[in-house]
Amino acid sequence: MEEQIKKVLLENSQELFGEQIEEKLIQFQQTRREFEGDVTLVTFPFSKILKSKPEEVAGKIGAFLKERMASVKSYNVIQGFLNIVIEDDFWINQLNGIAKESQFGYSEPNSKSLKMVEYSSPNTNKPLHLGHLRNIFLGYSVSEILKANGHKVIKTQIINDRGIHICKSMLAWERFSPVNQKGERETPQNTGIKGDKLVGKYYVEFDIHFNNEAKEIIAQWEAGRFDGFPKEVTAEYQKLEKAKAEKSDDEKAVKEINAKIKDLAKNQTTILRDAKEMLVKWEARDPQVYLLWTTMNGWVYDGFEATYQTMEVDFDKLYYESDTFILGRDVVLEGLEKGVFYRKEDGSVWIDLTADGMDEKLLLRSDGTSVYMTQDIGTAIERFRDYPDLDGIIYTVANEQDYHFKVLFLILDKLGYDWAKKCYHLSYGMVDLPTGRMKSREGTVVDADDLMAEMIGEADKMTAERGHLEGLTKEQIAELNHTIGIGGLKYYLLKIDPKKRMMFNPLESVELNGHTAPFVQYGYARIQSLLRKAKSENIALTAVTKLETEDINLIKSLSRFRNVIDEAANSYSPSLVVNYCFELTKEFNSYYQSINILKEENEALRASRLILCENIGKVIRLGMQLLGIKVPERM
RNA sequence: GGUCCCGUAGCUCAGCUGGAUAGAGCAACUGCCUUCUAAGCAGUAGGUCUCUGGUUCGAAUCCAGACGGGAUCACCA
Repeated sequence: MEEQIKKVLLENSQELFGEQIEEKLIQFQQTRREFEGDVTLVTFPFSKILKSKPEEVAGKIGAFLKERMASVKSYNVIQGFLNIVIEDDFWINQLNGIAKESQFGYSEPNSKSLKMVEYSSPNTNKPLHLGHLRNIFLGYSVSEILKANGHKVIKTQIINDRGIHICKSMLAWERFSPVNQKGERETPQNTGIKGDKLVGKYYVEFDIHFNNEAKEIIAQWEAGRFDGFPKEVTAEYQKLEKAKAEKSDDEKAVKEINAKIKDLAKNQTTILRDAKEMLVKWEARDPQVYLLWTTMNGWVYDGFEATYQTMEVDFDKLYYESDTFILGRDVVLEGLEKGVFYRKEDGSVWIDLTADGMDEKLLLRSDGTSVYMTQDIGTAIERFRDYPDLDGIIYTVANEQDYHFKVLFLILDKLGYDWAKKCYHLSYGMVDLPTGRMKSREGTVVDADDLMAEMIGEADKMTAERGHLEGLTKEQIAELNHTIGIGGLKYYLLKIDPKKRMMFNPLESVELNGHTAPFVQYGYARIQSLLRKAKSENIALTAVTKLETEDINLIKSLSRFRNVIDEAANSYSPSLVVNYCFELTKEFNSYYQSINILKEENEALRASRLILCENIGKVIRLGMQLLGIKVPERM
């Protein structure tokens, strides 16, 4: 509608304004509820060029539109705002159009370019936690939104399956895992512990032994025993001790020095040396180490897979760091020849980004090995090779890595890859607990599996208390609780603008009233209940013929859906979809409370309203689908 | 210290391509189930949009500065 009005104004600009006006002067906004009208034109910009009062201009435009456009029913002017009222028939036609499209609001599938969305990308030494949940739900939802917007999408993740961290778990398992009567060490099979949790347990176990050993070393040093330690280390320690004594009144400085001493001691532990040795063996493909590595990673993948299934998310393509960590090296060496990078005397390779307002960044260590940045360069290039028609990668990664991605994209650009500017860092804020930031050392990490189980449990309680469960089997009830619990969690994490840091309040997150998934799901279930009854009463839902103001207001809301998807896709922001679903449902609930639908005596109106409800339900379902949230037929 | 992000009701958040009287949810208080699912609806109360300047007919929104919070600046990932 707005487009039509804009067109008419532009085409008749000479006649109306005496000159050709710029398109951007035509500004629409939603008509505020307290005024009559469907579309509002802001007329201040015109009054400026016409040098007359906004009210006069508004009146002139209003009269003109009413005369020229059949679908303009009337208009009113309030303080320079032209509120335009559209004919009911226009809206009735809109609804009939919406009803015909089973995927209303979505664009033609695969009508736009191919995008890759990366999300999750966990380490294989720790189970997934709350931070991953925000990441995963976001990445999945953005993928669905891009698809609905017409893009072809590849969901991917890079699995951080190699490095010192996984060696730590491996070593701890080999060394500290108890042996049962059959002579086996702990496995997911013989303990019943989920694979990722078991490996995580040994990562923690490593850390305990690691810290203890470091403490013992410090105790030895403090007692003045330095036999068996390299001279440099002894010297460094003594230097630090001396510095500490000098700054004994500066608490902060002492703390810093103590941390340095601890790092120094940690580097002298045999357990770390052994883990590093294991990494060297892994890189040399030592068969025994490799077997242990594949076994333990296998456990982790089984564990992650179970978690992803509970989350109802998936991936189209996996990248493993063990395959990609060597990539990028050659590219960096090429870049070195081209002069993009430079080499320091010790052999390390760097890029100088100071001209771009950034620092110098290391790309290859002096021993020739890669760092994270090098790998990311390689992986990005690999992906564009794997998918030649790829039109950009969206990296779902927390905002602590804003700088990293800024540098990555800049380097790719400097290397001459023109697709670099199509890469986007979907940066999201940290999830805080009421007690502050999650810290693994303080045991405040919220485990993903535990949290999901808790949400489902809470849904279970509420469903038993107030659900409409007549005729549902146990399995169906379990499915319903899953839908409500997981839906609630997704909704809670997605409703906030991704860019912003958010507070996760465990008590509030299991809440099922207000701005929550169950609120929306309940609205949907109510609609389905109406439709079931209509069906059992054999009411034919053929076409929309007659509607009243209250109904038409809802059609206006429905017709916004396509724009919401566009905006959400352009800004990679599922929260826009969440808020839309909430507002639509709220509007429906209010309508439902005050209007007769099934009980409406006028048959044409009753059928029209049922079709309206059916389509509200459809849009709620399609909207929630973009968030990865299911809707129940009854609850 | 440099760079980046954030600051809106008691709490959690919308609104930010400048436009009408700044909105929701939670918490508090009042009503509404013999009537289509009360996980709901209607209402009351709650604001110096951190502060100070600037641009503008018009600023929560744009610009500058201050204050407060966070992130980041590793031969870690």
